[in-house]
Amino acid sequence: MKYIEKLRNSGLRPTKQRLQICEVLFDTEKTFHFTINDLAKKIENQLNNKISLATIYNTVHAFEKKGYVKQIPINSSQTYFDTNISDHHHFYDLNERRLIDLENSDVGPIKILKKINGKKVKSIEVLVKIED
Amino acid sequence: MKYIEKLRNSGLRPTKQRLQICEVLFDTEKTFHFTINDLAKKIENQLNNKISLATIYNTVHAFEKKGYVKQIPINSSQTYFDTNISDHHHFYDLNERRLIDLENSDVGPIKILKKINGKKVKSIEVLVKIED
DNA sequence: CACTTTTTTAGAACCATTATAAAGTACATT
DNA sequence: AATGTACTTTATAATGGTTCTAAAAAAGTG
Repeated sequence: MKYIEKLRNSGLRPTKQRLQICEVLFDTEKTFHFTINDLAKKIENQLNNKISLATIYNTVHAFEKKGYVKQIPINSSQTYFDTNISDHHHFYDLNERRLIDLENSDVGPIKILKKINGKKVKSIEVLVKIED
Repeated sequence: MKYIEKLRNSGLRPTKQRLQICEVLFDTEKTFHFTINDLAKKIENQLNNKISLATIYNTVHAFEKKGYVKQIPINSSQTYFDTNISDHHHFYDLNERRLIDLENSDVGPIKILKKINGKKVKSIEVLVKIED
């Protein structure tokens, strides 16, 4: 299994549940956006298997801490995650309530001219809201 | 009262509660960021008066719809609003969990090169996460 | 004033997320 | 393989921000 090492290297024991979540998240051609609920459903359908919600929350948060998924900053009742961990941005379609990737190369270079004393920039995220 | 007209013009009856919320939100030198709870506390302290939480929610959402306050897109358990409705951005200090305004002039021009068919851009918001 | 519509309100309901604590699993050591 | 320990999973309860409800109050209209 290709994910066993990945998990071990990050100090996470390769449990059955974590490996299955890896499969669902990373064994895909394309990256995607998801909420915890989306993921839970996907696991049930795709693996014909149920993993406790608490475990899914724990695992996704562990993966986020390790940088395997990213949280998308957006106001919504649910938290959105992204399996695309490259430096990129998002469109948010207000009508269809849908996120669309916006690659870094599709956004001109962003220069932050203001500096905050003693702080360093960790990330720059752009959200472009669109509508009909 | 200077807010009576403002409210009437937007089809909102100028009730005592709405006028008081206007005072707290807009009778200040500087703009500020707030959560509903922040605002509720501020009303109690500043006006020595209690307005029902439901009313505060209703009013802030009504004001948002009218464009008098803006929601700040950020992942947090509470929704953040901004009385600064100018086109601008934010730093988010991860250590102190605090928002700091980032004026448009402090960010280089942003060009979105990708277009989505039949959709127009409503807003472009940048969130710069900073840490120690 | 009489009447209609909007607004406020306290409290209940909702629901995403987090906490709990008991049972299960991984793994190093022997 | 057996043992011990730390980590993980799980069902369920708890939490807490937000929304709903329906009755009372206030605003606007003629």
